Amino acid sequence: MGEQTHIRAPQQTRSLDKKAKLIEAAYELFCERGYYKTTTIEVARRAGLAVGSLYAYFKDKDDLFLAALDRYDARFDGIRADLLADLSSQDRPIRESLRSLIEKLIEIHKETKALNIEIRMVAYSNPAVRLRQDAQAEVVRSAILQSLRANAGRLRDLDLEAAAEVVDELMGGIVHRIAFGGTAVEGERILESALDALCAYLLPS
Amino acid sequence: MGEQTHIRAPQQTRSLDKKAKLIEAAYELFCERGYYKTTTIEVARRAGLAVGSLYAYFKDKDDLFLAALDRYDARFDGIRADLLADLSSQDRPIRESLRSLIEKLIEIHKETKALNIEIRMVAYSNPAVRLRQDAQAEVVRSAILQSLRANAGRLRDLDLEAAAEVVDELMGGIVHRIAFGGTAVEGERILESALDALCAYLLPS
Amino acid sequence: MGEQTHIRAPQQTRSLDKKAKLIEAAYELFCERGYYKTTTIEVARRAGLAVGSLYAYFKDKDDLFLAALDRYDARFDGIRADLLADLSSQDRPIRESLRSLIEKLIEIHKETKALNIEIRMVAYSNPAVRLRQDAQAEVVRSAILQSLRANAGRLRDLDLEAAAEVVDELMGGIVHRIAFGGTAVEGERILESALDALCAYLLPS
Amino acid sequence: MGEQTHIRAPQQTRSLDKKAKLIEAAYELFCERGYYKTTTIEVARRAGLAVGSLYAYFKDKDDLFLAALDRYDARFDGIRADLLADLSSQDRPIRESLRSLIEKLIEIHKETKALNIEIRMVAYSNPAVRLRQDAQAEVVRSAILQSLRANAGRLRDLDLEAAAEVVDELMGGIVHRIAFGGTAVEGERILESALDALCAYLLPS
DNA sequence: AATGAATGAGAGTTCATTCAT
DNA sequence: GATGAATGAACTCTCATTCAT
Repeated sequence: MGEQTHIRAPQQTRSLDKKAKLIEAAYELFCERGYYKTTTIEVARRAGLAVGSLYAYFKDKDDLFLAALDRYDARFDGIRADLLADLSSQDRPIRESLRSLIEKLIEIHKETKALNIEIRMVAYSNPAVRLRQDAQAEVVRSAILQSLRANAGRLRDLDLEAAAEVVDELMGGIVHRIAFGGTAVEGERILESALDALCAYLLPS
Repeated sequence: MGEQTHIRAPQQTRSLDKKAKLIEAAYELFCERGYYKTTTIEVARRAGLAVGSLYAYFKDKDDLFLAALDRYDARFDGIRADLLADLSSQDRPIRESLRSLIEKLIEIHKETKALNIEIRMVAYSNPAVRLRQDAQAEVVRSAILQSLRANAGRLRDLDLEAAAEVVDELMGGIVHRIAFGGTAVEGERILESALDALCAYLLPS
Repeated sequence: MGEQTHIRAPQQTRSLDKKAKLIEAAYELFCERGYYKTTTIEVARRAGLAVGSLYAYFKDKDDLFLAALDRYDARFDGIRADLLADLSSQDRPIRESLRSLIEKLIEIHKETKALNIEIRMVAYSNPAVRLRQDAQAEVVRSAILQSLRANAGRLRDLDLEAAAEVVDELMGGIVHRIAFGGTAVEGERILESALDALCAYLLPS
Repeated sequence: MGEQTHIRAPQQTRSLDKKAKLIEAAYELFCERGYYKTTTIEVARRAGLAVGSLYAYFKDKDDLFLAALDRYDARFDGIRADLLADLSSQDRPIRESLRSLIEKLIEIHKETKALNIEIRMVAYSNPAVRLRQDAQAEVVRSAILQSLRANAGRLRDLDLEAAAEVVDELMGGIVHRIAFGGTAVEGERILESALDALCAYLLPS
């Protein structure tokens, strides 16, 4: 009955600030400790607010998590645009374009630590998160596919749709691996090898 | 660590049975629901024991999780041996060896569902789990490296250590992707493309 | 009690309006949902004011509840006057007077739903509410007693004070029962029987 | 999912004791303070247990409340049987039977204090409680109706079903009034008058 | 050795009340 | 005067872990 506990719709600068601060705090904590080890009180405290306020902006903890995910994804939007522009401009070798793309992704990834894991984790038991995540993955996939199509002339003859999956996986995985850095081999060598693999696969021999 | 809590080192058949049952139950539940959504009581119940007994065999929930991980990894040991044998025997094309390896991995992966996610998740906040996980990853990596070295003659000239990382990542990622199946493209096409990529990368053109 | 919190004593028309609006809103919500399921924010919102303003007019939620009770009781004042006038005018049979009284009470009762229950509920844990409620009950009782005395000539020889209690209870109970309507028997039949009982009791055989 | 949090089904004496203690504690506290002012922790503490144990026996607070209601109603079952036996035995004047019935009811009522109010209160917002309460009311109503029918020969010519409602209401109300005792007039006088009213209504003049 | 009832810290969430603007 | 964002104590409920039997 009393469900319509008003979720503050921030229209004033002040509120926006607070909501942003909460998202930022949540984002950080989810990254540092993961979903289950982050408490709503901690998030509020880090944002400089009381728990009650958190619930003025977010329906519940999941809602807050979703907001943190949005913030996370937003970071990639610009990058994707760059990717397309970069690859499409024929005047730069594909390998160079890929290299700078991956380097940017690694940079972001390093900041997001646990969140990358948490996303998959929480997605597992929360349908809303899962939906959102699938949608986001689709966005990435199709951006890659679009790039491949735009460059079809310069590439081998490939099953482009399947290739987009392979490229996505290889790039994403390598980024994760280098950013998290648990490897015996230095990142630079891995990056170089990954680029070799991508080029060997994509470009005509 | 050296506390007085008696963790039973099962030497009799009976005890061994029970411990194994607990691990099996834990493994199943962690796979089905994930770490945080599995309760110790459920594990004990599924194993046909009382909670108290669980704590006779495992120090705490994390310890049980570690055991479930071991059981998980054990499944791969045989596979790795096969891989080596298979790749080393020069009479079969590398592409075919890789294909059947990946297919086996997908099969296992499908059964373990949540566990794959949980592992990374829990590893994040539990140092023991993380250590174990790193060690396990190292085992896989070096098995792959060993395979590459064994086949060096048939391969391009590569930075083998870095290549092992790339191959590990690409194979692991593709397995996950196909097993979890959230993709628009059918698994078979992805698998084919991944093999293309691997061969283009590894084999001389 | 004698604290420094300013409770506005509304002397200007504006303030009176607002206070009245708040009482009205509170009254409605308490009737709809009950005391504990009504929040002060909802009351303020329905009154078209901010929560803060509510606390300018009422010390706390209980104080607001008390005001809603007053408003509730006020509805009966006119009725009581009518009752007296009606019963005192010897030219109408007592049974008819009682019937129309009860019918009016039922009408009011139907509108107040939850409040009737809440009153007793809150009275239980709040001394101020309890006091007020006792006082109000006393008013009703003495109005009935007055009526009985005014009609003593037409009635049996009774312990009038005790009879007032019995009449009060029977009337109040029947009103509640018919208004809330959870009975198997239609209201009209119950009303008729209740009048039978009242007349058999009060009037000389 | 993890919903089947086992509600202990007490089959052993021990468990029965604990569950009974919890119900007793809940019953007392709900009577003393009402539903909303009673916390689950208090109930557990009074029963000599920890909160967690309460939730081993009861699904939630409402479930506990329902159990307290059952315990409350159980007290009346014996009484109803007596009533019927007593009224049916033609060798005792109806007035005397009614008097002793009401006296017994008052006795019980005095012990249950707030619960009587809470029942209606909680019933208001909880469908399960409401259903239960309606059913219970129906039991009482039909017991009274049965008594009336059994005594039809000794009574006036009445609409028996409606009369059952009136008798139920008058008796119940008077019991409440005398038990709670907020009246100016002594209980004995009210009881006497109520009996007068009942007899005048039911018995042939 | 095994049991499972009992524990209680700790999590998410609500809402009466305050107070800076 | 009025506002409504902010507060935080308090509540319900969960679950890893213990320990008497």
